[in-house]
Amino acid sequence: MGPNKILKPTEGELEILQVLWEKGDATVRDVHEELSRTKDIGYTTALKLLQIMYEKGLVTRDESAKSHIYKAAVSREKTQKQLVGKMINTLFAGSPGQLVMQALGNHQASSDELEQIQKLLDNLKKK
Amino acid sequence: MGPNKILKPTEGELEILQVLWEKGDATVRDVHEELSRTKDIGYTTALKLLQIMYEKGLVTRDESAKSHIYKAAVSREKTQKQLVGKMINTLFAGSPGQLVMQALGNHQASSDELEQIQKLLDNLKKK
DNA sequence: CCCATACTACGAATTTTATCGTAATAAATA
DNA sequence: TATTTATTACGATAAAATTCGTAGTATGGG
Repeated sequence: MGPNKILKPTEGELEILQVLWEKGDATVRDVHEELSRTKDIGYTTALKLLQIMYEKGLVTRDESAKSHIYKAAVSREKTQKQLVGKMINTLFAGSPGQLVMQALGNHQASSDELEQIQKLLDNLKKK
Repeated sequence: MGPNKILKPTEGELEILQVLWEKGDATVRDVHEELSRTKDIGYTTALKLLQIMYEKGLVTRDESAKSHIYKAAVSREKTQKQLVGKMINTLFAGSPGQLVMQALGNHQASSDELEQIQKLLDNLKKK
């Protein structure tokens, strides 16, 4: 029971979630300024998106001050898990390894990250 | 010069591309039958989607027979590269390693694949 | 207290995606 | 040859996502 529908953020909603995940919380102004750095977008457009996300339950907000303060209501990790799973299915025919190699092969990871991946890999190989 | 706009397949288009990549080529009927295995979809819906994809340049088709034969006009690899890159940016704050660990940690890869990944990793670490 | 400013709310228009019905046409078959 | 069947084309509708204008409201400075 309860409002646990599967929420699939749209493209635009993801951009906003990204901002909220980075900053922790943000006003419409904060979000709008951040989005403006990479694209042309009106203030009320950002506002409207946040309002819709609020209705959907993708964000929470504190209305006690005049400027509402928004927070992400879905975790980055959970969203990543959801979308990565979908991508593996629709784009890599169900093979996670193919995705991993695509990502590793085409995008440079730091040596720190490579070490972390190595450790995880060692663990997986043990089983 | 030339029609090299960035083509971003939609959800539904990706499902169809997946079928075309698997089969090499296919008629509308083939595609429709395949999609019907996992979802409710009308024949003319599949047809229309393929027609739209044709207009966009996502597929080519051979019209010499009554039943047109469609092929993907974009490669699986290129599409993967494009969408994985986007995902790294919008969902993993630009860090490919995070994506890799997400995928490895949450989805079981075969030991063959783990070996391949290991080799790739060794290579990357050398540099 | 009044005005300028900064917000939110709301509704409307647009664009994109998805879905399907109907008509026209060609092919197969009875 | 006449009829059924398979197929494409086209347009209409619906649903989802995006965008922004306008109006109303509160707040803070003068």
